[in-house]
Amino acid sequence: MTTVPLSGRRAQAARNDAVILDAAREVFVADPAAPIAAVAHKAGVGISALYRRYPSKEELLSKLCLDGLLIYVGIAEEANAALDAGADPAETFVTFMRRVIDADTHSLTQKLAGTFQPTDEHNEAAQHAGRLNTHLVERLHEARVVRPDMAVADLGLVFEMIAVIRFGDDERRSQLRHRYLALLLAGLLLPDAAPLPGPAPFPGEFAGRWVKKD
Amino acid sequence: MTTVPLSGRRAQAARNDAVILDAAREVFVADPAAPIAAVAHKAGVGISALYRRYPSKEELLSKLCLDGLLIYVGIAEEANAALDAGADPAETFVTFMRRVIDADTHSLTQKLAGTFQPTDEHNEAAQHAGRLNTHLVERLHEARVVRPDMAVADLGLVFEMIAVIRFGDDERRSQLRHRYLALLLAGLLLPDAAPLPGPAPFPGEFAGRWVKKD
DNA sequence: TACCTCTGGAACGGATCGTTCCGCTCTGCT
DNA sequence: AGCAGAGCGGAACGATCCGTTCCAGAGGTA
Repeated sequence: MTTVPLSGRRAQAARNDAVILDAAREVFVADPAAPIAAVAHKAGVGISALYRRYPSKEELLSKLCLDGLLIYVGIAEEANAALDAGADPAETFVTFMRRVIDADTHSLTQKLAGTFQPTDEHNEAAQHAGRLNTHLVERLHEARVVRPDMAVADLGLVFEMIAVIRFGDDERRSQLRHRYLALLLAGLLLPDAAPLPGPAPFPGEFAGRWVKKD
Repeated sequence: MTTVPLSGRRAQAARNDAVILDAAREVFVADPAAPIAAVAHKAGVGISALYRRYPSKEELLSKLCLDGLLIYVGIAEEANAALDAGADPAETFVTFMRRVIDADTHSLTQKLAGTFQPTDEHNEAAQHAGRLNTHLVERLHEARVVRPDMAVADLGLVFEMIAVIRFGDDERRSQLRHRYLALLLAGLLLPDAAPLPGPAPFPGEFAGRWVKKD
């Protein structure tokens, strides 16, 4: 357990840890069914370098998904903290949404869900995220900045709708996602709007996604 | 070439034509990469019944996609015709969007794009659809019912975002899709809205989707 | 009856992909 | 210097999946 900068072989190995995770994130976000060899190729390493770190593809996917979940939780916690500290609700909400879009956490969670057996860690993180979402939306309703019929589960659907935009290079994709986020927010930030049609999605309605399919 | 009702074997075969197409649509909309055996199973027929009608999987996908394109063209033509006949622009637009969502044509076109080699028929239909979209959006701008920066290509993105909703049974899915269509329309039908961020998508920006990947 | 269309589904062959394994390199220690 | 072993690249393996072909039989039709 040394904290001094490693050199030589060890340093390379330590760097590979990050390189591999980044490559895996990029590859699996683009195509959740991608072969593991594609990750190795993108990372510029051999397959052994992957299997040295993760005992199986499923473990790698599991870690990636958990990371995404935790990133989301972090962003949601900050938003809730800001609201509790008296920040402007509408502005905080918009910032929250933008940060989630930028972090692209939904490509790491909902798109990867079903490709691995969820662990307790996943379930706990997901439940925590749910509580944070509920708290956030309650605050927004109290502050009357969003349409009265906005439901907690609308958040997830909005993120998912935006995550479907997957064109061009990173910058263009980001531009387009923020464009449609703005469009959706224009529809959401209407405290006096007439109700949307149909029952809102209820929490857990989409939980089926987490069950591994095979 | 008889037009009288067929009976016996022939009738069964004729019925199978429709059964197979319906099953194929359902299966491939749910999963564009589904095996052809799944279509046969869903249709309640053997694999031979499929190959008797379509020389390959690709031909079947091609036909399905063309069907979707033509359905879309039909709906768009009706909307344009209604506008030309003096119908209320906003109402016509909303009806148009609802009908496209209900027909689920985007699951048949954008989701199937890339799984087959497009033919001239596809290209012509797609170009025709593009012209209809352009005409429609121009009318909406003339009538000042939509936000000034709404672009033609926004239509496709909206349909795609909504098509990502794929939960529960048919009825629930339809409810949710109309819910989010209403949300997006609330953001779209704002003639005086401030511009959305980022350059709007331009026509053809997503054309890469049609090239077959292998 | 003889033929022929249509069918179900087994079998085939190719492709894909997760995982294992082997031999090599290079480091850090003695 | 020399060695032990961590780390690695990538070929090879085995399993699975899937599009397509093929054949035997069922049932109309003439």
